[in-house]
Amino acid sequence: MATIKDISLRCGVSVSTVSKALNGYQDISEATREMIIKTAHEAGYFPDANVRALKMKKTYNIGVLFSTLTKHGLRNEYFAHILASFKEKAAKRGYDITFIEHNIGNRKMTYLDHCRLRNFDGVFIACAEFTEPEVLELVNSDYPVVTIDHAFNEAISVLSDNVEGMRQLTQYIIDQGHRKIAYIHGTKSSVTHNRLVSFHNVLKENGITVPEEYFVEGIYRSAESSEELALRLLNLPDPPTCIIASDDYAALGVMNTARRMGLKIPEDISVAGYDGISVAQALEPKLTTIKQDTDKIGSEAAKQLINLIENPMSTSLDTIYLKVQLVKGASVRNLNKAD
Amino acid sequence: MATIKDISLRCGVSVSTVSKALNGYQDISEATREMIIKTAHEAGYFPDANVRALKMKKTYNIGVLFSTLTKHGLRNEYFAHILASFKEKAAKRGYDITFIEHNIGNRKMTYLDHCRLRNFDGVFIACAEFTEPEVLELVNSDYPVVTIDHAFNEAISVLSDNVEGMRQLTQYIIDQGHRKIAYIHGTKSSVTHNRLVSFHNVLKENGITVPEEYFVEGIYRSAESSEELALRLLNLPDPPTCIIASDDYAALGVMNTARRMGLKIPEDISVAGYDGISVAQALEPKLTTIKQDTDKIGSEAAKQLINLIENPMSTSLDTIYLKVQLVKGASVRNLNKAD
DNA sequence: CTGAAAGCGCTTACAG
DNA sequence: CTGAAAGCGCTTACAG
Repeated sequence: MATIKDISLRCGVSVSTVSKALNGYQDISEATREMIIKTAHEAGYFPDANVRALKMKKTYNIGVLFSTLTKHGLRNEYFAHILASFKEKAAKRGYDITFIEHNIGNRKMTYLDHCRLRNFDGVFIACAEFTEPEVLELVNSDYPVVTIDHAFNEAISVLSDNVEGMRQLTQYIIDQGHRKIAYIHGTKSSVTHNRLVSFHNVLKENGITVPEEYFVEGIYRSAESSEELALRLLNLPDPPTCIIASDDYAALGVMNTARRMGLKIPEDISVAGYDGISVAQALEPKLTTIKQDTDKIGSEAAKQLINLIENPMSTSLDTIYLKVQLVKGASVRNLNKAD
Repeated sequence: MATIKDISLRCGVSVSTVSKALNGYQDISEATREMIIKTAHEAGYFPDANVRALKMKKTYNIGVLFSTLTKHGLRNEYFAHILASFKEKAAKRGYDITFIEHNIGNRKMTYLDHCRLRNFDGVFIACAEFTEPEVLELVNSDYPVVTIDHAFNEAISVLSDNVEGMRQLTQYIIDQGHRKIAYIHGTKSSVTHNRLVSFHNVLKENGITVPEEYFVEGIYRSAESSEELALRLLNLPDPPTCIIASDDYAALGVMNTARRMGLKIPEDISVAGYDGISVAQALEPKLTTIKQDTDKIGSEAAKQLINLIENPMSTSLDTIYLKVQLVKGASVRNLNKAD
């Protein structure tokens, strides 16, 4: 690799002059600047950002925490899409992104250690176990932090409006004439909690009570888990007319069970999901679901984090709720129409 | 952030001693070492890898090219899974990964420029337009390079055995008694070419000829595109009994069209895909497809790249073919049985 | 066993 | 307009 010194020797000027010419300082003659830029280009020279960071105290590199838990991480469409849009926005603003790892090679280290190792300007916690001590350590550190799907006091949080999403979905299903609505919700988390509360509230507002057995806990993203739970629900003496699954993958499981039992969707049983993954819209019938705006979540997270990095004093640690969109699809039957 | 100097002051020793103690040199007394390690730990000190790289000529950072073309990049399950497994393997071997971008902020740069900027130890081209000059520039550079799904002379390539995969799939379909087999293949690329050739060969070996109209070019990963093409195929005077789609998403499109036409799968029309994405296995009927081993592709790519980085002289620039697996599913009807 | 010194590639206040 | 010098945080050959 060519260095600044190589260029200075080739041009017969000092390294200071090369540095200044390349960085657009004004006190360099036009002729010198041109020669230096030309030479640098020919030599394929590009200043080393890591070294530069040593003086500048800024790496222009963001650490992204993306732990690969079961059914999570990059293998999950929801998170992968968020990362894609985060990455694009960050690049536009001049930042690279590097994954934060737990242990790297033989060296044991915490997430925070890894951030110190790489000297990130900020941290994006995209996907993690929020109760883990290491995650908390990171959130409570000096690093600017933005999280997804979970609100902390010490960080900016970007998340879908789950209360509103669940409200829209539930109200839509009720409006279609359903009264016996079951909910296979995900494992406990603040997201799950908010959706459950919202579901409850909408039922209450509409004067609907559903039996306890209609609430069952499944596993996010697991079609197998929801297949089994759906079987139980559909075999109840008084089965629901509609099943809301924790997410679209889980909804697929519900559909499979229904079909295996000889039930048609939505004629015999209605199904709804959550997330709005692309493949659910390629299905027949199209899945009724709530689409989370992954593009917006990712780009908003990047925007907020970079603002926090560049203007810490004028960026408040808010929780930002993003709009969701009801996708009506065709998997929920309209019971009001006689057909 | 604490620096090595802070630790040396706190401990009353020189920075040299701190450095050596922390790096496990043997010529440091046990007592000194312990005190230094303890102090460093208390101060939350972690050496800056970027600075260290300045002396060591090694960043332990791998650049990953993942350009977001249509239906590609992180939003594509196939590539996202490969990246996930690459990332895990790299971390195990002690390497971080950072995305290579085209332009970063306002600065225009080539992929190669970006690599120089970050001083990567090596480059993983996971997903890119292989004919782009910038990609070629990178492949022909001094950097150790590993690619996926495309073979270069100047780099290591890791890819599924497409000839073998297409052979297994086609032969299976023929064994089920099909003779009228259509193929909606993807746009031209070496991968597409190899699959097409293999399809042809297997037909020939089995003494089967299919009409020209059975070969149509679609768009990888596009359900919309294949929906339209399937409609055309199924409306032919002599329609196929089985349609092979370029990939699983495309197969979904074929299924949708068939159902819309009132055809049952596989009773009235058989469908097969390629890739083995997770959601295709949650469908009913389960899709007949070729599963590409994304975990293996990612980890093998990481392994090869790191070997090339660490032992350039004993790692040859081979093309590595990985086994694929026929997933029989239930979307291809057995025409031999009268049922 | 410990430390002073040189150096990695860059930036920038300062002197000329 | 140009350059010598100091310094960013670290490593390591060398001297003691």
